[in-house]
Amino acid sequence: MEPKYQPELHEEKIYQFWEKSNLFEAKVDQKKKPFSIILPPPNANADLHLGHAMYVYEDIMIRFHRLIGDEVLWLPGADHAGFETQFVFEKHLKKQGKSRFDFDEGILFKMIWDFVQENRNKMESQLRRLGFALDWSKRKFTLDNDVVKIVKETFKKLFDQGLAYYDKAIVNYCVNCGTSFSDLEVVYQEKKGKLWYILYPFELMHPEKGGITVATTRPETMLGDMAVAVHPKDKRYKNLIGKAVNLPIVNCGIKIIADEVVDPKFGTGAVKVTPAHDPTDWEMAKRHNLGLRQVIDMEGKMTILTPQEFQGKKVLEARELVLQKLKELGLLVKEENHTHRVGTCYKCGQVIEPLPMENWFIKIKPLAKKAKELIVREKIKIYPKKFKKILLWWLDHFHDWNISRQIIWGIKIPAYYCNICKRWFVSVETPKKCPYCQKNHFVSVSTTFDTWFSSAQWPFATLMTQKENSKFQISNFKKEPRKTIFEYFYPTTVMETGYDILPWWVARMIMIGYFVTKKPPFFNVVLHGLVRDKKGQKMSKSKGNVINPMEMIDKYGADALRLALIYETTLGADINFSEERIIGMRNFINKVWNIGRFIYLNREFKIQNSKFKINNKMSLLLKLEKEFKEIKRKYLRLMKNYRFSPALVLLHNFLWHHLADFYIEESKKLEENDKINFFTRLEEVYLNCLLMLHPFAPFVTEAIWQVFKKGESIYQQNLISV
RNA sequence: GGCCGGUUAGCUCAGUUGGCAAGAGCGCUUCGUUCACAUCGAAGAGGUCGGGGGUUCAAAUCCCUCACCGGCCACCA
Repeated sequence: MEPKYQPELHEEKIYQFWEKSNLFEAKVDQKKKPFSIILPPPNANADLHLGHAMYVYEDIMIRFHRLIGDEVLWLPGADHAGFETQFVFEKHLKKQGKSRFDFDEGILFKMIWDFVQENRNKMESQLRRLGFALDWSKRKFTLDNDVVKIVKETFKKLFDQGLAYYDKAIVNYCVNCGTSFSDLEVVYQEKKGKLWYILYPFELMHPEKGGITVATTRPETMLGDMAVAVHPKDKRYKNLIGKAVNLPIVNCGIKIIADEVVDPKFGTGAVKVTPAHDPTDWEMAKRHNLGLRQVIDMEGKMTILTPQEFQGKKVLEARELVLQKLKELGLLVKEENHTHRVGTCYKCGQVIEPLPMENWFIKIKPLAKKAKELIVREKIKIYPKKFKKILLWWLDHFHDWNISRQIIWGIKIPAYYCNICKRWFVSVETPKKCPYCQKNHFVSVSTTFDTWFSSAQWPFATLMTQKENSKFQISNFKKEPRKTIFEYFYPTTVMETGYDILPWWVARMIMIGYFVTKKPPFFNVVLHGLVRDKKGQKMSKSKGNVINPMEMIDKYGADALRLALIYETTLGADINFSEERIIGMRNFINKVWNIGRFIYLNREFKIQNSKFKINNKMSLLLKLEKEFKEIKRKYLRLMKNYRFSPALVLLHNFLWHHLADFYIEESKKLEENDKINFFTRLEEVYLNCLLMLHPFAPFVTEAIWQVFKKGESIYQQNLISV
């Protein structure tokens, strides 16, 4: 053993050894308890970042459960990450002075495919460098044919039960990215703006005869107004309800209506109603049969339904023009400063334009109801528990889920519209005829699924699509039912991921997972926090505070990085990360190595002096025995409750400050016979500590174990039986 | 406006059934080390555990309240 632990000499070799020996390959074994985790599939469009290194939590669980004798499965995969990837790829194109419009769809798809394959391989080798005990024989990709088929089948099932529907509605549309989004992709930002008060007169030529004044932050949308609304109990306007006013510039009459959603305290208490460009107004228009006039198009420009001078103008230009016109007409009553929240695209930051559009939606209410039951009745447990409340809140507040994306990278929505029957049908395979009229006059849609629609199916889709042959290990008791990988490992034991994707992913997996399999997709949800920089700021390229996990591994080894992410942290809380933390853990790992080295050197000495009296009652030995027993008991309890950080602190403290600083120092003072005696037991205690540490620091513990046990792997050991 | 966190040593943070004399990492001071490890050891400085009130034999830990910081969410145009 070298005097210093040098991770670069061991890590790659060890991982190759694990992988070559198929140690991570899970099998069906009826005699054992299954323990399964599906790795949240990283996006196959970029390198791993520190957030991905947090999956070390999963590796700890997997290796720990392997250690206590469970049959473990940790299944890796990659996400095609639809819109995200297309966005990244377009940036690449832009650097080359090109855009997506320079290629036809098929070629573009193929280009992105190749780009993703390359990234995927890179990403997977990075997962290996982190030491993750993933079963590579079962790896899946969200665009694997068999997965795609399942995704489409799920959609068909939703459609058949009336839970997927096609509808024209106001959706969040980014005119820059050219696609619609679900509510979750909209980021609201505080912006300083103006609130304009506009008079809608009774008589166009005689504003002095009065009218009704409305307040708005978006005057340009008045061109699409269909009514003015007031609160039904508002005394100021009660006698005006039902009367008509003139819509300036457009020069037409619109009605004053009464609706509960109007807040009498805001502005003038009268609100302009623009059904085509505001979701609240859209709903109001439905209630009052108002109809709509779309004045903004998909490119963010004014449509031909506006007066000619506005047509083709961008929204902000149109706004200025409208204000100018109103001023000329003497109808702009006043303007005041106003801070309000504006919806922006989570990716490009552009203001989201609410537009009426036809999209596919998932009806959430019935799905959410079932999901809630699973959580409330603790069929699914959430760790840490504060997220239970948050998850339930979400399940109560989801709107219907817009799953259409107007992009090419993804799974095509397998929906077809029959021009004869005038209705939609869904077909998993490419259809030859309409199922209703048996003719072939139908068209398909060119939109793809929201990538989360496929991720929502990941736990069951990955397991259902496993090749079953030769993976069985039939138990000795032949009467046991023969089970498939899916039956054996589903529902999975744990879903571990960052709390930031709770509504995007976790909630949807529960809803869709239960819908398809009638079982929860997992029994436990464990949520980790975000990795921030030393000062608690978000890591970002622009701030230059990003720590690259691979660089850290090069410098200090994977074990040090892993421990630094766990040591003295709180599950579910963000962690402030720094290189210093890794250095501290690198030192600890070297300490562990050197304790081993010391024991190993003394072992030679022991063998040379093999004649010694047995003395098991030495006080130092008894003290050690007692303390170790206590440590092991605490460790097991903590690990079973997902309390990994305290378990690691416990081991750290015991190994360094008790075993090394106290017991080893004391042992040096012993007489020779006692010394030999003591070291015999000390070695056993130490090896047990290595086992307990192994889930956290797999490489160094394996390296030492192989020295002590002449090439045997620590991964296959059983903690209880040692 | 709703909800959820946080406030403990100079810095970053642990401290879950309330109880041994308040901890760790990094930093700092002094000393030591041919004999496993300087990626080391020994000793030490440094904290009114945000303020106030309450429950208790006992509270950093439970309850109430206030202050400050942070996060997530919401159709007030």
